[in-house]
Amino acid sequence: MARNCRFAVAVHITSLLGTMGGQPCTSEWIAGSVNTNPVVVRRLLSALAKAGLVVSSRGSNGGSVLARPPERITLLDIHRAVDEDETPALHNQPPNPACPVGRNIQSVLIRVLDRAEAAKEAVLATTTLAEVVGALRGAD
Amino acid sequence: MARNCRFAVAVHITSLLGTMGGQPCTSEWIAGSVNTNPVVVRRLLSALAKAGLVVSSRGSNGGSVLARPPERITLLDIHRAVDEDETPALHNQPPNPACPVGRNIQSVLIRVLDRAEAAKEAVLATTTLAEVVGALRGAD
DNA sequence: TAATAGGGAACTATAGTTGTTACATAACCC
DNA sequence: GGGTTATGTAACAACTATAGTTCCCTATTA
Repeated sequence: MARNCRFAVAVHITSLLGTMGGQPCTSEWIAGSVNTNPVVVRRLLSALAKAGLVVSSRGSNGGSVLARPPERITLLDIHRAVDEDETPALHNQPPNPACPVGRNIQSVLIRVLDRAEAAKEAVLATTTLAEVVGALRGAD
Repeated sequence: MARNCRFAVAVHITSLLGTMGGQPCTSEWIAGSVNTNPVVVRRLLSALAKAGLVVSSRGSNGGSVLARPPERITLLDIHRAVDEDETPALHNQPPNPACPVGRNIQSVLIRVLDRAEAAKEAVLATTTLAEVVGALRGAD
């Protein structure tokens, strides 16, 4: 399968918007930088718009801009916008309820996996889009 | 796709071994608790054995046991044993190198994603298999 | 009114994962 | 030694999440 790269592409897209300083970008232009299809970009822009991170407008001179300054957008905001419904990866088939381990393993796992995911999200929350844009500018 | 549940099943398997106190368990018996095929269990046992977490033996009276006490096995050990080659989820197609953002976004993303993954692993490292087994015993 | 750009449905291609069968190999017991 | 039991692993099928693509509709602006 193609791996889930929505978060990576969404950070790419919002970084582009962040570097353009309010100038609307079309999905076709963004797709040229991401190296993918404009519809893929629009799908992610749609999710970002639902989360209130970007605003899109149609017609000529249309395109997308950030809904607020990049200092006030964290990578966690972006992650939640495009991978909102991720649940902990448990068994595909329910374990055997007649076994003491099978009966309880999932609730124990959920507790640990939720803590692990929270730690990951805490890191993403400490990085703003402005910092990413700054790092991109400093990289050349 | 069927979701990756290797970690969940591997914790299930090692928890079973941990509750059996050194008594060898067959892949068929384990599969009955996990509710899957014995070959799926053997595949994971093979990965756990390569990581030095379990020891398997063939023949009658054969089966698998933990290679060391559950107090000295962390969930991070198990995670690395069965999901060893996970890399950060970046773009499937390389971004446009002619664009300043496309040229540098991946190296910036890798830095952040590696930090986020390290935070997640730190949580898994703080939980031992013995604690999981204890929680399972206390759950009924 | 024509041109431009997003919104989104519908479909295909790809690939990771599990589940399954089959068979070889090793260990144990009689 | 021969039969039994269990692992090791290759090979294959089924499933499904994801990306990529085509197509058409709608909204906006010149």
